[in-house]
Amino acid sequence: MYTTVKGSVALIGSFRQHYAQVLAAARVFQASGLTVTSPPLGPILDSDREFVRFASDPPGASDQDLQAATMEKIFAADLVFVVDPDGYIGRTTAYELGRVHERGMAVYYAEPPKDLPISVPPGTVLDARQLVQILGGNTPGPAPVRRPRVSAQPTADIVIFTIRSEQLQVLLVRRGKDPYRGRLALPGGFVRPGESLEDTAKRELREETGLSGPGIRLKQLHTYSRPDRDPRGRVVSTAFLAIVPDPPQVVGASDARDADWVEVEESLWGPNSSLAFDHGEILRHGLEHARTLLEHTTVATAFCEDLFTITDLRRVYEAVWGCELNPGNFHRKVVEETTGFVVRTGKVRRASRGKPPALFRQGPAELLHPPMMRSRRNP
Amino acid sequence: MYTTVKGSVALIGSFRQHYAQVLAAARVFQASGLTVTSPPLGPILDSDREFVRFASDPPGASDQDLQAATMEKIFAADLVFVVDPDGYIGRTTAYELGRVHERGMAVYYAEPPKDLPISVPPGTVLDARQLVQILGGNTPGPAPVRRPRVSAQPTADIVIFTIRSEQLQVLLVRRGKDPYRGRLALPGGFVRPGESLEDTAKRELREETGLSGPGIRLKQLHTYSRPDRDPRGRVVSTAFLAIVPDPPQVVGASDARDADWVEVEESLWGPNSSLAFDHGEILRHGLEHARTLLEHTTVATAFCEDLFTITDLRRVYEAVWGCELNPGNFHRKVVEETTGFVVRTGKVRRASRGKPPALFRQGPAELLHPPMMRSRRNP
DNA sequence: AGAATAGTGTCTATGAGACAGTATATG
DNA sequence: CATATACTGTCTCATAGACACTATTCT
Repeated sequence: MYTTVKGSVALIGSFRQHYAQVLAAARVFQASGLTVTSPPLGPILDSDREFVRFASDPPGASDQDLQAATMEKIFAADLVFVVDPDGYIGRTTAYELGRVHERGMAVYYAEPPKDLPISVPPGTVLDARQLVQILGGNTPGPAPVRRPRVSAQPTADIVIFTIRSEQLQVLLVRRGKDPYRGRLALPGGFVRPGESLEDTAKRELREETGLSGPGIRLKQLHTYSRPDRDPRGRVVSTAFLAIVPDPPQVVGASDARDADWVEVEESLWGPNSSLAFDHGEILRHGLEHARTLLEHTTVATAFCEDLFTITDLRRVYEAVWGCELNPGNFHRKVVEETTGFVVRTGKVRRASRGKPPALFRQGPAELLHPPMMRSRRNP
Repeated sequence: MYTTVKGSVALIGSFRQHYAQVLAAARVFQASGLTVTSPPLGPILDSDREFVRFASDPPGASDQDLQAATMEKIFAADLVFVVDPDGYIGRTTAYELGRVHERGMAVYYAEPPKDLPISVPPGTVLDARQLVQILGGNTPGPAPVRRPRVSAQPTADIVIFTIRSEQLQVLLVRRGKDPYRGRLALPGGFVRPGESLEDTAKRELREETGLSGPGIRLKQLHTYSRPDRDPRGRVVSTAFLAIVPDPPQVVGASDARDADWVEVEESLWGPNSSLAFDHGEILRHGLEHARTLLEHTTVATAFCEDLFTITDLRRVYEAVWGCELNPGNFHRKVVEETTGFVVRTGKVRRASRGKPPALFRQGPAELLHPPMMRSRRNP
């Protein structure tokens, strides 16, 4: 009986010479419950060509296109198994191995590779059945078990909220590439060498909105890691929340893609509302988080310009919480000296009719004690 | 006259067959002011071996060690020039190309590569002199193709709190391996194929404490991604918080390593308190998070057995918050019917002296409205 | 009986919310 | 002037906290 194992595996090797061994190993993996992301395991055409084609490959595609597609399928797997009878590794396989190593994926070999000076860690040369045993976690015997690890591409996605025309809006980009081409998504991107997730989020925010500097507060929310959340492979996304004042220029076009502010409720529940990947879920979490942040911290001032009136601030709360607040009570609570929420500047704004409102600036406090309570009667 | 250019370049190709061409190209680069990071350009020994050695290579090193050192030198360059007369690319060069591509470095080719199905962007096939021209800015050249990404090993680390002898304690393990061998660390481990971070955290919790099932609430806290936080490489850790009832057996020995409950304040501030990696920081965040969780949610019941008294529950709050609470007021607030925090079972506990306390069970509520306020006077 | 713990009653200070009233601008 | 907006005063109700008091057990 086979062990049942979760996960996915890609097989690489010279399909032209060793396809029988590839198929045999693939069958062992599939019988154990593993998904084989590459090769397709169908019949081979033109087995006399250097670079083999499968019946399932699109007929017009170039070798380069097919190889790029194969690379994506390899990267989508949790680990790579190299089928190299007698240690033979061809040129294309060597190239694939280079990319896979550089990505830090787990690699196992059927035989010790010959004529390629790479380091093969102990315990990574084994046959398909032994690999399944290790993956299942029940290897009897003394063999030093190296637990398979997953490597992933970390990304930072940002929920950027602003308030425009008294509505809470979120910045979304329209994807120019597959997967999810044409769908709306949160701005974000891959972590680059030397960056922390926070650095990446800051960079993306600057690229998308032009905003940067110490005034911008970025808050880490949650990390999304479902193995199948991105069809390109293991992509682990950490979501950040940014809250920015009214009309930062939309710089979207810089990245050759559309970016635009969208009303939040509409983007979540309206028609055409389904976002790419799990970004709908991330946005919902971000909204809920922003609401509680406004209760417990002074971030609401980050939605406002440098100088703002108490009514400006109240409109922020009303937009985010989606309810009306009593102007008088709000005023009294916020202006309270002891909290450090806002500080009076002495200036007034002379614009509209009515008594000219006093202008305030952000106070020193970060946390609100006691919090602004959102009554459970106006959800 | 040569153009003068700043920067560095690595040359790759079959040194055994085409070393003359490599040297010629290198001389062009050096004459233009470029640094050549690889190869060393000295005399070759053993030119009959498949994998060539330079006179400057340490004599005892293995092929694998030399190749790893070469990789580092290639990565240190600003761009890579492939010396491939007649388009010939050997196995080792194909491997290097894979790693270099995956890193997103700029690559140029002396000839269009043959027998390797990779895409060669237009304008990247040129000789050394033309490349120098492009780098000097005299001729517009193609931009570097891809942005380098990072790949990382995701891990889940768990802050497991319990209350023993009226103290808040945390489960720590003593590391058996370098780095930080012998230091205390949070339990945790690498994500395995098919797992989400939550799956990994659940598995680690089960392995360390034997606890599992729907009663255990695991809460994701924060993701730590500083590039240098783990000397082994890019390890991105997501921290989880678990809160468990009194004396779960410590199963630490199962994993051939020590595991033990440690009083929290001592582990943070006492002697021998410095934890491995950034786990001290993670533990501090976890403690702060647990404190606010107790304010806003009903998790405190998770510290207790199935049936508990109001005094048991109060001791949980006192241990986590590190302060004393008024027994009478606490009782009244918690037992309030409307909150759904606890439900009366009708039973009483007959154990100690004094009036036998009523036994309660966890109520249906997850969130507390209004929250249990921790006064800012007893921090 | 006395000690110890559980649970309740009651008073006070504080703050949220409702709403009326005052201040000061524009048209 | 009317009107709109900003701000303040005041009343009510809910609740946190302090603390005394009652209830029920064990020794």
